[in-house]
Amino acid sequence: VSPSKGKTRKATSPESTFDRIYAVVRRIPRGRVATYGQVATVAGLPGRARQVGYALAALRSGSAVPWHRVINAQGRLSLERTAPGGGVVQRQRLEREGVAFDGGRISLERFGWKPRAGRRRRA
DNA sequence: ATGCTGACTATGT
DNA sequence: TACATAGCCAGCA
Repeated sequence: VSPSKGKTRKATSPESTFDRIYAVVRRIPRGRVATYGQVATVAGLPGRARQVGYALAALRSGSAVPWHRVINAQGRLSLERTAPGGGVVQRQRLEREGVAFDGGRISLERFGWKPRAGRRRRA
């Protein structure tokens, strides 16, 4: 929604890497969580989990991206490591959606997001 | 253009 | 379990 913003991106990609990541994170359903690596893979950026973290770090409050649904591969909140207290907010948001913390950890088996690649309609 | 830094992950010690 | 290492990309001075 910023029509007058110069686009110095690659002509090959209509959107920046970060935008692709945000698009995927936005698809994570409520009450579910995804790991950085998973988001990267779904976004078509396999092996770039780190970039996902950087993309989320670049987010600003008010964004429509459910960043709190992205956790690390250990089922923990990476945000807590960098932003003291920030992890508390993330945890509360998740618990409010029904995501349970077991020993400070989230069970990816139970709450992990299982995206469907081609999602066929009714078999 | 170069160098630093930063919400990751898998692997090895 | 904890620490170190390598791979990855974007934004800023």
